[in-house]
This record gives sequence, C-alpha cells and structure tokens, in this order.
Amino acid sequence: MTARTSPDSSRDIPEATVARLPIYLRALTTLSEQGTSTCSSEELAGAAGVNSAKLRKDLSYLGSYGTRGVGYDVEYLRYQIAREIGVTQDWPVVIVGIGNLGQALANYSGFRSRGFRVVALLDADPARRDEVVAGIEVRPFDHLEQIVTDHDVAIGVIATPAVAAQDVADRMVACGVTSILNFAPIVLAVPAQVDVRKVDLSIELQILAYHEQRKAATA
Amino acid sequence: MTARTSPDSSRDIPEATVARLPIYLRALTTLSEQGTSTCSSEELAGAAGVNSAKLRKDLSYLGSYGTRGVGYDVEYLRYQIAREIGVTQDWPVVIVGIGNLGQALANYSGFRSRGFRVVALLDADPARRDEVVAGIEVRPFDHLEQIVTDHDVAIGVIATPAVAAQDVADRMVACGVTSILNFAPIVLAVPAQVDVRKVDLSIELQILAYHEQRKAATA
DNA sequence: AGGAGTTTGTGAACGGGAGAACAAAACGAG
DNA sequence: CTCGTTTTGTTCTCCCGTTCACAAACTCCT
Ligand SMILES: NC(=O)c1ccc[n+]([C@@H]2O[C@H](COP(=O)([O-])OP(=O)(O)OC[C@H]3O[C@@H](n4cnc5c(N)ncnc54)[C@H](O)[C@@H]3O)[C@@H](O)[C@H]2O)c1
Ligand SMILES: NC(=O)c1ccc[n+]([C@@H]2O[C@H](COP(=O)([O-])OP(=O)(O)OC[C@H]3O[C@@H](n4cnc5c(N)ncnc54)[C@H](O)[C@@H]3O)[C@@H](O)[C@H]2O)c1
Repeated sequence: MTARTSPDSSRDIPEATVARLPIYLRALTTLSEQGTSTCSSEELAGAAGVNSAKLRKDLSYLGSYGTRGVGYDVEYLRYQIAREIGVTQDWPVVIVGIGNLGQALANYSGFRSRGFRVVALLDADPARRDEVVAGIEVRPFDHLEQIVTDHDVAIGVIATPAVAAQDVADRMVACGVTSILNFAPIVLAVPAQVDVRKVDLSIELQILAYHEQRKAATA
Repeated sequence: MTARTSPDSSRDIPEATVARLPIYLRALTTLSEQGTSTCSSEELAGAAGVNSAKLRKDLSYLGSYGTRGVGYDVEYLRYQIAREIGVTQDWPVVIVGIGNLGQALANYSGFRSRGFRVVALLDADPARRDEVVAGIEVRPFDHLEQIVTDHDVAIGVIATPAVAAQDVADRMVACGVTSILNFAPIVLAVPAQVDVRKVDLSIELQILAYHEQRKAATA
C-alpha cells in the first residue's frame, strides 16, 4: 500500500457531507459483515443510495483513501470515517423524558453499537422513579447536574412533552451540555455554541402528505 | 379584506420550502392558541426559528396571503398552509413493526391531531397478535393487502428491524402504498414514483458527535 | 516492459436556496 | 386628501451543493 494523503483534520467538512458520512459508515459495516474486503465508489454509492461522484467528492474531504483502478479497502475506509466522525470514542448520553418515546430510545441497541452510551434516564414524574428501563434505573430530573458533571456528558436527548422541552434544554445548557437531540415539536432557543438537531416525525409525515396530494392531483 | 392572489396550485413549491411549511403551521397553531389574531413575518419567523426574508419568500410560493403594513391573519394563513400541505384532509396510515418504536409511534398523539389516522398496526410475530396498543389491535402482517385496499392507505410507516424493512417496503409498494416513512437504518429500494423519507436517530447522534469532536479539538 | 482497462480524485459548469435590500402597498394621523 | 410609517412581496447577488467529465494513477495481461 502506498502512502495515503491524510490532510490536517482542521479543514472543515461541508455540512451536507457530514450528514452522509454515517450512511457510508453503515454501508461499509454491512459490506464488511458480508466479507467484502474491497469496493468501488460505484458499489458503495449504490449501497448508500447516492451518486458515485458525490461519494468520491465526499470522501476526498477526508483524504485520499482509495486506490485508482482498484477502489477502497472496506476496513480501512470504515475506520477512517469512524475516526473523522468521532465514533471511535465513547460518547456518554443522557435521555430526559422516559415516556413512550424515551423508553423506545433507551431500548434502542443502535446507540451502543455506535459508541453512544446511555449513562442516565431522567424523568420529572415521581411515579416513574425506580422504574428500570433497558437495565437502567430512572432517576429524578434534578440529578441532571450531578450526572452531567460526573460522566462529562456532552450530548443530551430530549423526549419530554413540548411544554417542558425549553426548560430541560436550559438546564442542560447551564450544566455544560453542548449538543442536544430534540424530539419535542418545538423550536429550542439555545446559545450559539450549542448544537441542536431535531427529529420531528409529524413534519416528515406532512412532507409525505404534500407529495401524496400532488400525485393525486395529477393522476 | 381585499382579494388575495391565490395562484393555481400546480406550481411546484421548492422542496426546502415544503420542509418548512409544517414548522410554520405549528408556530401558527401555537400563536392561535395564545389568542393572537395577526402576526408579522418577523414574529412568525422568530417562532419558527428562521430568517424573516426566508419566511416571506416561502409564503409567497403559496400566494399573497398577507397585508402590507399589517402582517398575516393567523387563522387564515394557518388554513392556507394546511390546505397546501394536505393536512385538511384525513390520511389513513399503517404502522408495520410494533416493537419498542412502533408502540411509541402508535401512542403518539401528534399523529391524529395533524390529520393522520392509524388504521392498523401490523407485526409478523405471532406472540404480538391480539395485543392492543393505543386502543388498536395488533394484526398479522399478512393482512397488509386487505387493509391497504379497504382503507385506501397511501402512507406506510416501517418500524421493523433493518433486515425485514426491504421486504415490508416491497409488499407495501406492491399493494399500492406510494409514500413510506422508514425508521429502519437501511436504504430502501423503491420505484421512482414512491416517496421514501427516513428517520435515523443514530445518524443524528453521529452528526452531533462530529461537531462535538471539533469543539473539543479547538478548545 | 508496454499497453489496455479500470477507477479514483478533482476541476468546472450548473442549479437551487439563503439573505440583503428595496419598491409597492396598506394604514393611520392630521 | 396627503404624508409618514409599517410591512409585505420580490429582485438581485452570493454561496453551497450536485453532477459531469476527464486526467492521473494503478492493475493486469501479454
Ligand atoms: N411517541 C412518539 O412516537 C413521538 C414521536 C414524535 C415526537 N414525539 C414527541 O416526543 C415527546 C415525548 O413523547 P412521548 O410519547 O414519549 O410522551 P410521554 O408523555 O409518553 O412521555 C413524556 C415523559 O416526559 C416526562 N416529563 C414531563 N415533563 C418533564 C420534565 N420537565 N423533565 C423531565 N421529564 C419530564 C413525563 O413524566 C413523561 O414520562 C413529545 O414531545 C412528543 O411530541 C413523540
Ligand atoms: N427503538 C428506537 O428508539 C429506535 C430508534 C431509531 C431507529 N430504530 C429502528 O427502528 C426499528 C424498530 O426498532 P425497535 O426498537 O422497535 O425494534 P423491536 O425489535 O422492538 O421491534 C421490531 C418489531 O418488528 C416486528 N417484525 C420483525 N419482522 C417483521 C416483518 N417482516 N413484518 C412485520 N413485523 C416484523 C417484530 O416482531 C418486532 O415486534 C429498527 O430497525 C431500529 O433500528 C429504533
């Protein structure tokens, strides 16, 4: 193997590319499990559902990890992407709001397998105390500060009703959480240095409904 | 009130705009509940977390529903957006895979309140049969065709493990479903006329991790 | 060793979306 | 009625992302 260009990691990768890297990572994991050791950009792009030129350009932001005329080494590329995203390290996570959705999240195995470790489940409802979900005890929301400090938690997940979400976010930010994944259907206000990503199921359905309506209109 | 331009609805609205309309709709609903009858683009943009120029441009694709010097009538605009998206009508939905996540989805009230009606819960596991989740009986996956036909279902939700998702999607497409919301971490292959949207929690977390890592590096 | 075949990495063209800026329109005060 | 104020609707410019297309680089076969 010849020397690969692995440029300084301070370049910033375009946001659209960052959003696709986890998809490539998943596709590579699947290929690896199937025993494939090498793949072309065409194959990988197919598995990831994107254009092969886009894939190559995305990967070129990380460095030059392929071999012309051959393709990419699956394991090697997988490691490089994992390292770039940061999933080679362990990320402690707290989940707040252990209702229907919070319980499903706590039970989700896809967390752990990608380097995310649920260190605590928090809920404001006293009735939920001492319940054990997915092998983890549900603790009072007031323990937030303690837990975040003790485990050096940077990422928080909010699965409370919308009315409580801003309060929860404020408390998280106050005690040092800098990334929030929000499931509540509300726009959170946070300081600029805090990242928020939202998942809103009903928005997704409404987008589908819009297109569905268009199809029906032209049919 | 003067005549509003309400252009032919065959124009196509940019995808980025379509994705924001549900957010505006939610913000308007909140304003309405608070008793606000009129709002400016600045206020609404604030509530939706977007730039006001962007909001105005988005709304201009629907028509000219505001009044210069005054702003927008909350109820009127809300209805116009709802109609444009298609949530003034009733959308029957089936959910397949009633595990952790499927149960949470079935229990989610945000569905119903936005015009989506869960007509059936399907699961392949015989042990799940006759269970009742959220007041709806869990039925065998084989009933899919019957249900889709009977209720004229256009939208399907997949919450099965990844290995089963493609099969489920194929069956859905075969019996007439044309929009799929996929929670399984896999890229679905479907005919061009079928819309698929995916929700992948672990991708969202990985994106947060990437930025978190960058923050840590520069700190 | 050389040529044919393959596949990467990237320059360049293109398209769409974001935001600034402003003219047009509505309203209210006098 | 007229002027000043407010706020929309839209134009214009810039930037980011996508895609095409191809030279460079590598392998394999003869
Ligand atoms: N269930 C779904 O499939 C689904 C889908 C999309 C979005 N959501 C959103 O996710 C959120 C949670 O949904 P759910 O169905 O799990 O609701 P839920 O009512 O079942 O659970 C909410 C939990 O949050 C807890 N809680 C309330 N206030 C709190 C606070 N201040 N601090 C800590 N915990 C608090 C409650 O005790 C409860 O256990 C909601 O905002 C909902 O709109 C849910
Ligand atoms: N739980 C979460 O929070 C979460 C988050 C993100 C993504 N996901 C994804 O959502 C999916 C479901 O997750 P889960 O935690 O609910 O899993 P789960 O194992 O609890 O539930 C899966 C259900 O699907 C059913 N099923 C399996 N094969 C089927 C088939 N061919 N037809 C119909 N039903 C079938 C199973 O009987 C089971 O009830 C998985 O793909 C998971 O990766 C889950």
